[in-house]
Amino acid sequence: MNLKELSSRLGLSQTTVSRALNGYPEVSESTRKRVQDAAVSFGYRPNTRARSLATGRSMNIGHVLPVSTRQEMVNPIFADFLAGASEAYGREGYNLLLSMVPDQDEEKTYRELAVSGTVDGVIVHSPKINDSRIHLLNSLSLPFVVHGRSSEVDVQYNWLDVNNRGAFRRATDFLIDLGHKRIALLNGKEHMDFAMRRRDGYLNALSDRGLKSDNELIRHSEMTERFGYETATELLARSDAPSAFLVASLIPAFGVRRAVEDAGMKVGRDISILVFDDDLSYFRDDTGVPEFTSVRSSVREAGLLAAELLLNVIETPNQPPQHRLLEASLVVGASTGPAKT
Amino acid sequence: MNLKELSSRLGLSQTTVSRALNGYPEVSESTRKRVQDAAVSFGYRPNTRARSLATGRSMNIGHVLPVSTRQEMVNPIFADFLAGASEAYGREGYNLLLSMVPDQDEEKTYRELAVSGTVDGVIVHSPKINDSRIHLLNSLSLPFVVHGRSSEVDVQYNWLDVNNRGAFRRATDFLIDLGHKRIALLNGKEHMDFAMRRRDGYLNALSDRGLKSDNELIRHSEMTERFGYETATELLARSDAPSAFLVASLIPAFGVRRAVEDAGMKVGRDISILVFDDDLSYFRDDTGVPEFTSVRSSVREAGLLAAELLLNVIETPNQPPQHRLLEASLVVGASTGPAKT
DNA sequence: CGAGAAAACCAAAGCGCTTTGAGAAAGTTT
DNA sequence: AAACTTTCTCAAAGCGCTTTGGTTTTCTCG
Repeated sequence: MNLKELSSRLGLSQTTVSRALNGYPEVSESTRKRVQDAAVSFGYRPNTRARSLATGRSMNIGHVLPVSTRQEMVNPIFADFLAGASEAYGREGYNLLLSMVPDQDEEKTYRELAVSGTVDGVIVHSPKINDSRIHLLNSLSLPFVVHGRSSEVDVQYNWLDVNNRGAFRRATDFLIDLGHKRIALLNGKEHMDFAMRRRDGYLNALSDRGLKSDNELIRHSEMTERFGYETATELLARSDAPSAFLVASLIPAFGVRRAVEDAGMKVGRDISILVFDDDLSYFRDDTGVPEFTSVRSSVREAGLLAAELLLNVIETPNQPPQHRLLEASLVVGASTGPAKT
Repeated sequence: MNLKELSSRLGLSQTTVSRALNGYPEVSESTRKRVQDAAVSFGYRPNTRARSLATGRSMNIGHVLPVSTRQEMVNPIFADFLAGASEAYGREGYNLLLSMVPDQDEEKTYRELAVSGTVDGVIVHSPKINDSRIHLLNSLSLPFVVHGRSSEVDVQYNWLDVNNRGAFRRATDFLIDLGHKRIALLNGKEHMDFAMRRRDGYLNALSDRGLKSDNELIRHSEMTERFGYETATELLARSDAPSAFLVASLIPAFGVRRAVEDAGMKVGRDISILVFDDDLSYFRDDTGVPEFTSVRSSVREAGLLAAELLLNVIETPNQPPQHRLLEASLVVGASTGPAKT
């Protein structure tokens, strides 16, 4: 059933039927009703391809996720982020177009999506310091919102981020208040912008409180369970082992916990762990005292808000760049305690 | 830059340029070369919307993921599955269209995707026993491949599945061989087809070896960390506590481990844990002895194969239904040991 | 060299919508 | 009742491709 057929059955022109269904005012309420009822009863849905050719809008939003080539790794936080974004798109009639590509193909993918008109906008994930994608997308004039920020970029752009620096400063302060002096930081990959901000927050807190930082205690990696386990195992074996771990994600924190227990110690008593918690649904524990003390910010919520921001940018162009900074909350759980003296 | 402009610059008709770029034989190799070079230098890419209107194919594949409404939960295994599928689509020029919708909206979503021609096919995720989507998609005549199977459905359909029954039978056998007699099963939700098959494998192994099953030891839930923790905590407190846990996913296994350790016991010595491991990239540990003994099958690989199967179904219609059964491998790790007598 | 076959190219239709620019019908004012 | 608005409806153009059904050019061979 297409427009032509539907309108001939109704004895109306395609124009009128189209307008009736799309809510234009030039059609009487009585015929609108008639048209709508007929559309429902015949199960008519406008053909997406024809519609978007006519309107010039694809009604697709692109998400290009980097997949580490060697390891074929894909960060599970994306699942929750996409769930949030998808909710926003669904409400507004947009679809989510997902491309998971090896890092080195990213630029090509963005270029193709833009030039072929496959998407009306994109969300930029995992920005690096001075990320080249921002200039690229500007030059392609494809609307975009960055999830995170990119330092050292000399142009304005739309972004939504968590206050990573603030969160890690608070987290570090909290551990220092408990008497910890040697605090390990298990951070994301070094060239990631968020990792840099987190490290800054951590370093600032240390220096403000008169503590020396130790580069040996700062580690950067993909946020895997194994990274947490191996790093903590190594650090705990040292004579100058840290008494607390500040971990950038729940997943490596599981590894740290495993290492602590393997070493015959108890989390929260012998060793403190404080994590940045993206509030992933499958790891959530909202009953009683949480296992881990954390600075927490829902990545699903971030996805929802970033998507809404992008749709807003698309639908009302020529606005000044939009920003949104989310604050993380510090939630005390069972994994932290006073440093042993 | 569109076709019209490109062809006028070349002094050729749109027909010839289109054919040159799409590899049709009716054009001389010399002009083909000339056209291709011009396309590259002008950065020409055919407009996706116009192309798919003309061809009648959207070149999109839909993935409709259910999101539990109340908890807004999204299973992280989807991230790896989608990474695999996306790889296949990228190779063949398809795009992945992702919809994450509350369970009750699923049917509506499929119907819309089909009728509006937004996708050329779909992958059906998380099939239930006697899943209504199979009949629905057949009646919409939208090509699809089910990841998993749906028992009690009386028609043929394309599917790709892991041998869940076999895997859980082997896993249970393995634990019985170690002397375990009370084995808890932490399984997926009861109406899920895969959960039923896994339970069957487990029950068959028990009865074949002359062991009684105990319904108290069989639990069904969403595969969260918390489910593992709470269930194991409760079961371990009993006088007739199990000595082994068979857990349907790595994530609740983390919870079980936590419960075991909270109870002052040691995994692999006091309590055995055997998991079904989807080989998620962020939890992978391929160095040395794995933490958990597991039956393992890569969900990323499943995504890749399911996508390839679907593209094959789309491109050569009227084939008999295609099936593919993957075997899981039993990998011995550190979490299992002989039952204490 | 000329006729027929093969190779290379083209004009125009069509995919199914939205939207422009107009016309007919109904309602309102003088 | 005529003139003017307002409301409702429509025919046709256009979105940018692919593809059908030619036509023109080049090649082959008696």
